[in-house]
Amino acid sequence: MKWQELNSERCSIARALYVVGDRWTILVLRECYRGVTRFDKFESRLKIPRRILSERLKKLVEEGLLVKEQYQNHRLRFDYLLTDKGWELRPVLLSLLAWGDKYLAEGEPPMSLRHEACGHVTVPALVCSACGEPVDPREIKSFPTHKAAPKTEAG
Amino acid sequence: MKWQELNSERCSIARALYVVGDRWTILVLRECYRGVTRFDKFESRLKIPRRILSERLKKLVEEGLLVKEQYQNHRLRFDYLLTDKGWELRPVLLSLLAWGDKYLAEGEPPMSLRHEACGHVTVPALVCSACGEPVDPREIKSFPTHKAAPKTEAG
DNA sequence: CTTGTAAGTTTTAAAAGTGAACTTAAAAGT
DNA sequence: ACTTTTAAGTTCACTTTTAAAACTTACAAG
Repeated sequence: MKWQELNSERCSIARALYVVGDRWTILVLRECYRGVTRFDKFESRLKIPRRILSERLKKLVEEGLLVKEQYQNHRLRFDYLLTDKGWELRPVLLSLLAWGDKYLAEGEPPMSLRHEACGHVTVPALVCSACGEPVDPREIKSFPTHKAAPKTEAG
Repeated sequence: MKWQELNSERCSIARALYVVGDRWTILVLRECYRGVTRFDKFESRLKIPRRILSERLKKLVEEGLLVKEQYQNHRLRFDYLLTDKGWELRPVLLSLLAWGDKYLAEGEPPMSLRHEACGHVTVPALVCSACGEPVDPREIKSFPTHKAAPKTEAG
């Protein structure tokens, strides 16, 4: 399977991977969430080859996660700004962070999160939209949308 | 930056990407969550090159997300089974699924999720561990763990 | 003793990534 | 007026990774 083909799969995970399924793209988004908006800042913080950075930013703009805005109209300088679509991918990174903090960090994780709305340090976690209870990953079953009787199929 | 180096970064996102930061690994995990446990099943469902599958399974075992168990002791046949560490990565895939369903699906998503604990169809979402409210991705700020005064730094 | 199946490994070609040097365009220094 | 600097890329030569197909090993059944 070629990577182009991912984009035409039915599964939303496969389609999402077509857009953000490589490491550099995720790291670029991480920097976006940290407030980075400019080419040279991405470059110096990530030590990413310029060609790769250029490609990834272009793709993120094409896919609508970022918009490119000239911020001084007499100079060729640009801001890459998150759209709603870009912001809404953040739960993926937050989940990845929580997992990494739990299983991969040596000692205490270097960064903590605060929920600005309530002012407290937070570790966001998934809850069920129906019952509001925390989700145990073993207790989620996926099934074809239009068939009442689910097998052991997938999300 | 080489990919090996990701593993020695402080950031848990970078470290997590070292383990699961490529598309095939995510797709292999997707199949695990769907109940797939055997080499040939992964192969036929994903149309993944055998060498890549072999490598990815090996890495997932090394990193402790899967365990390899011989299930007939007189034949060389194996089950790849999720560990807790593997199961707990599922929120990442569930978040990716939710995002893909919202922004990339054509019409209705092909798969739905049910929360076995409550019996209802569900779209898991992040809530704040402190206040219990749904998390707006723009309202999470990250800051260095041991410094009281956070800048615009990052999760 | 040939065929089938599970779980790989090897091989070769194509694609993607890397690092350094080059480009463009305007602005600021001397 | 010229040189340097900064931002944002692009181009080029080289290395690594991936893809698709063929080959291997181990055992079992017919």
